[in-house]
Amino acid sequence: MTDQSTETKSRIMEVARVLFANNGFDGTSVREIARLAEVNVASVNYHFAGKEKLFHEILLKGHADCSADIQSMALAGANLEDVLVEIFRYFQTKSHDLLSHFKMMMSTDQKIVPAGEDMGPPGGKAIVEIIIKETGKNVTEEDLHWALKSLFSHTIHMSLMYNCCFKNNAVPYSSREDIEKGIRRLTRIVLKELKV
Amino acid sequence: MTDQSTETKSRIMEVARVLFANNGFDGTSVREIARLAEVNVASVNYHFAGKEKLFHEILLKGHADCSADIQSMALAGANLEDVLVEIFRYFQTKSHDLLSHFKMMMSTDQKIVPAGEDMGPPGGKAIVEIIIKETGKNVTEEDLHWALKSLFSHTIHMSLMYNCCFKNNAVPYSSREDIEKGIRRLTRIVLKELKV
DNA sequence: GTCTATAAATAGATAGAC
DNA sequence: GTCTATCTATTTATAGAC
Repeated sequence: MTDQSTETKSRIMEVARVLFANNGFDGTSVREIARLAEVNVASVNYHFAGKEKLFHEILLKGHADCSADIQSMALAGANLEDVLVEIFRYFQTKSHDLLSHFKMMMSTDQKIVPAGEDMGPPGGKAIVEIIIKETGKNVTEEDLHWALKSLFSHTIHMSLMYNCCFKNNAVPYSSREDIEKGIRRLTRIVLKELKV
Repeated sequence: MTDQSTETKSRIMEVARVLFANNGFDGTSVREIARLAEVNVASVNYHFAGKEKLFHEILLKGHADCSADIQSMALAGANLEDVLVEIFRYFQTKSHDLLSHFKMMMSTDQKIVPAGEDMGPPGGKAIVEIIIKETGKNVTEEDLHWALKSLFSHTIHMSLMYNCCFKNNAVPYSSREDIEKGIRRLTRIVLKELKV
């Protein structure tokens, strides 16, 4: 593969990622991707085997990138509270990716999101490690799964809501500061529950 | 408006709701709606002012219906644990509506989801009433918002995940029973936190 | 109000020259 | 690998008869 080919391929992926995020799969045309990426229409079908394969490849890459980011946040963070707040802030800076990823996951179209592929909580293992570090080794696997799901679902859901319907609305106790306070408070009581 | 007209209009809405839920806005054609609703293609544009207005009307109706359903569950339920589990089960039976509604909310296309419209947690007020009933009158407004958001976000997020990517995958501790146990456990510690 | 017919635009994909 | 040109199919929307 030549340098020009690699460059063309990655430029298509970058542009398509943004367009899919904003307009969905059906709302994005290959022609628009080609126009904004400044490549020829035919090259999209040349480098990827059609529009769906392109979409799928972007989805997998997005999940892998997010997992890596969260893993390094988890390794560098001081404690679980801080890490979860940092993840919440991270999703603010990646709101388009986050929203597009969930829209893709929520697509019931199995041809686009193949069953069986790893689409679980990104960086989940690294977060579980922190929980173990903060609660001791005596927690059961069931406890760990419950804590991970409880904390991650809240963090993710608040990230999603904060970036769509609640973003421009004046909802009480839904400012960025209030959400972060809420994440911290929830983290504390979940960890406390695991210690008893 | 004649009886035939009312019938045609509601049949269009019912069919379109299912199609939008399954295939999204762009993935649904007016022709398909008309075909399945057994009405003429032109009548969709006659009864609604175009495809977008139809979509919008369905979105508002879905939120109102869901609010009413949750409100009656909240009024009839014995306690908060039971009500939240019941809401989780309710969303299993309405998975298409749930997914479509969130995909709509997560759409950044302002022409479809107008800013400023009430798209907050459906039945939120009724759930807050239960929390007050179970914790006493001394909880602050901030406490109530935190508890509502913590519990609702988990319930909703688990409902969403259980109906898409995790549905057919064998994820440990993610069966319907495990999720319900998790919701109950989280509810108990949140209520306990509000009582101290 | 409902129908047929059609306008006008756009889509994904590919063949074949270079 | 990239280009132009084009095929085939589908879309939303509307005009006009009934």
